[in-house]
Amino acid sequence: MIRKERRKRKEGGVEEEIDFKSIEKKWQEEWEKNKIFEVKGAREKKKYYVLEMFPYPSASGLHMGHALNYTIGDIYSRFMRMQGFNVLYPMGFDSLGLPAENAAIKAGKNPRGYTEKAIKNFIKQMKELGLSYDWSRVIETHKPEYYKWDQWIFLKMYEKGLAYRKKAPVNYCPKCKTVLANEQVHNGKCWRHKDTDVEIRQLEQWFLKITEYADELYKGIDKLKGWPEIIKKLQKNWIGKSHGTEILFEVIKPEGKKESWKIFTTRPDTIFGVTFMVISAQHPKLMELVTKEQEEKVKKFLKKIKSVSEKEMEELEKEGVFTGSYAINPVNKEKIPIYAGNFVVADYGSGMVMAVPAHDSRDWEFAKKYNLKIKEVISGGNVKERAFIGEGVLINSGQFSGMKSERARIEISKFLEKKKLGKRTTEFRLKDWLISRQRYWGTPIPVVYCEKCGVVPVNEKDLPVELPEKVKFGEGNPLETAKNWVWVKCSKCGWKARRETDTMDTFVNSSWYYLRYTDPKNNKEIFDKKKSEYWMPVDQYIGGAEHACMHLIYSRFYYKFLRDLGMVKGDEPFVNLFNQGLLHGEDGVVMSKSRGNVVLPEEVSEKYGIDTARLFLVSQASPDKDISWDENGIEGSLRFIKRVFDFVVNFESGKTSELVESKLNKAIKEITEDIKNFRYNLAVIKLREFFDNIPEEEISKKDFGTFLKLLSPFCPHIAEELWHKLGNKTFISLESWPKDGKINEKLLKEEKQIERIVVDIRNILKILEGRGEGGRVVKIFAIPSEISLYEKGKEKIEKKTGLEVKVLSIKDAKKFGEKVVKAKPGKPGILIG
RNA sequence: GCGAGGGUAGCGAAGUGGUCAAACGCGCGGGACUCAAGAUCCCGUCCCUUAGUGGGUUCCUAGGUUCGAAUCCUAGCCCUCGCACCA
Repeated sequence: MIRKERRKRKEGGVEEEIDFKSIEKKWQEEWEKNKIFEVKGAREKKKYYVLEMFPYPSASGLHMGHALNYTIGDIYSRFMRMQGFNVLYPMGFDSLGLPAENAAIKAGKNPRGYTEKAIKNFIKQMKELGLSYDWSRVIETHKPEYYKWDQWIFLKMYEKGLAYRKKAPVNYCPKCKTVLANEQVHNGKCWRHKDTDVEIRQLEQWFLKITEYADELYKGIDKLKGWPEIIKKLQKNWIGKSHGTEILFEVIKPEGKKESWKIFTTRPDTIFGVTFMVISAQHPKLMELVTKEQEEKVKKFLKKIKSVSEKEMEELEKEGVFTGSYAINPVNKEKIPIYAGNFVVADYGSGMVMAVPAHDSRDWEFAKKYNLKIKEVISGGNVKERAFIGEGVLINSGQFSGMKSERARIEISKFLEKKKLGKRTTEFRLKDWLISRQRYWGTPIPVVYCEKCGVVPVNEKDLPVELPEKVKFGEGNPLETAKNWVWVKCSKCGWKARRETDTMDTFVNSSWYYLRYTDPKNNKEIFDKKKSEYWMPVDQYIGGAEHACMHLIYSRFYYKFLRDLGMVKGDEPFVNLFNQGLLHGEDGVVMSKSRGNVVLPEEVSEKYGIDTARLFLVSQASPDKDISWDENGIEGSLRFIKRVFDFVVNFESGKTSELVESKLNKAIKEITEDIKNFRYNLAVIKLREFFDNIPEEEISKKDFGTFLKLLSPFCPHIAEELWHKLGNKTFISLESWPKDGKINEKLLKEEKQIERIVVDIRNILKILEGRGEGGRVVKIFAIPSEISLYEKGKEKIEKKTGLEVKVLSIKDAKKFGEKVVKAKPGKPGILIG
């Protein structure tokens, strides 16, 4: 019945074009008008919190790459919503930061106006993508109502001694004119200016003591069951925990003064093999160790290593120079020379290492170069050829000689502990978080410097410390140019005080924003505890892998801090993490404005409809893989959508057969699992597979509606439109997700068998055609038990092959005397004539 | 160097012990429709052979385990990403 209808239309030859634009607009307006995506903390419903990493709102707007990111989360949210969860799916903007400031300076404008315009544009574009955000919960980090709470957290950290100031060698980017965090330095270059070397400067800076949580952050990684293994590995590497022993070495300084240095080593078993010490060339106390005789040489050396460019740094040879000072090995009282070296990291351990050239390849290299003693203390290698870093038996090690190295590590540590010459410790690669930025467009650090009282934190009731509007951009820190803002009265003594003019790193803003979504408009407190307890933790976090180390560690740190403050429950903010792949342009390179290969959603939407684009983006590959934009590919998605649309336009409700019902139930079952596990690509295939079967069968309105529900997370506008075309009055977006029912496997198997015979018949026909022969009738000789099966499928076979079908028993085949008619179970004999 | 991931038909991409010559999409070829093109629909798409069959060679390379491997193990090659002298 349906087939006939379709054929008739084809004869008419008029294809109705789908007006994507007005369909999209219509439903976006309906959704908004009816506030269907706004959520309340309904306790009777189970909550589910889906979150995408919020974007920095750039003026250039969204491109297809962003569309992919958000579509992945939107599909998930829509799916979970239909599954009956109370879904929190918010969006906001990480709107403070260098790019806005730089762009605004370029345009000669204040970053605020610039940023707010960009946000407006972002929201418009996001709405056009059909994303089902709760727009009543938008947060913008540049608003004082938001960053007030950044400042509040800072004050709490200050109270607890977790925010502190210290002079430290810092990374300074001459282009950004600001200090960078370690994480923002990539291979010695600025993360934003890949061609700019980062300089080292000594400044007073604010730090957050993330290292206080280093061990917990490290240990907690294993409990993150819903996180990708790769991210967990990256974090572990980043935090870099290593066990070892801190050994006290006596250092004899030039004037003969003695000083105790804690030297960290993971190999205390090699202590008897120490033949020299190396202090980092960047160490602030280096010059204290340099004797007059060596001063010139050391200075020359420092100058030299400063001038090497980053490229050379990579294959840099170990270099150093003698400082003139000595240290005393605590176990055998040997006097050992201290060198300054370029391969020692200043802020790891104490910035000085004990060198055991026989058993460490770096030390070995250095010793060879400067002709230093190599003393073998663990047997098993050939230390004249290379360092032996493996395990073995100790030699030349006093009372420890003859002991196995693994055991010696413990015994020597114990020995040192007993003599109070050392202790076993754990070192972390993770360093405290430097948050000071000499920039305007960030959260002001809420402290003042009083001439009498020194550092005075701003009172909580005086928050927020708002960014002044009137500043001059140019060299250095713009906030210093706002004189009226800078000079205030000290809240303690009333004397003249100067505000801190540094602002906070933007990663501060993104370290807790997920909590603010739970209560975005609260102006009394950072968030209502009850509300955050209902929604937290984030059940599904979605974002790029590039944030593995910075944002995702900082957020975990903040969450733990707030927990210790009694603000939140639980130890981790994000239960499940999904890393989506990147979209590449047609040139195969990651889509980006600077590359110039962007595809704009507006343009795609105009041409194909946004649902088509959404469908295409997730059907290319598993969403965690990178994919490429492909005009041909999206045509394929368009074809599918057109077919579905077409089908509904000409829809005539029929009776769903048991076979179709089985297929539908199977589709429901599989698609549900696929979406749940982010296998969107496979879900789409199953949608297509099911739909491709319908035109040959009848289906009821209700059951076709079920198909539309399955389609709706991917193509929400089209699904909504067709749902209504079928006569439904509700929003499909709020319908409940279909439950799978009975699947008659036998029927499905039988159908496969029919399909197989159709292929067989076609093959024969083709061969016959090649010979110039043909036939109108096909005789199927089945084994007795299968006769009824083919009898049932007769009509279908006739339709598909265009031949008249006669089903006979194989026992009758002999009458035809043909050797071609052999029959096996599942493979009846065939005779075409 | 270390760590992680990966190499599947012309391309993209599923599949991770038998049901695999291997889903699906794109591309390509053929057919229907059309005056024609496009769109649409149907069929095909590793090679040879054939009345639906049978055979051969495949899932980076080379070995191995197994009754049986794209799937497991070993070695090697290549690609991508992360860390990069952390003592």
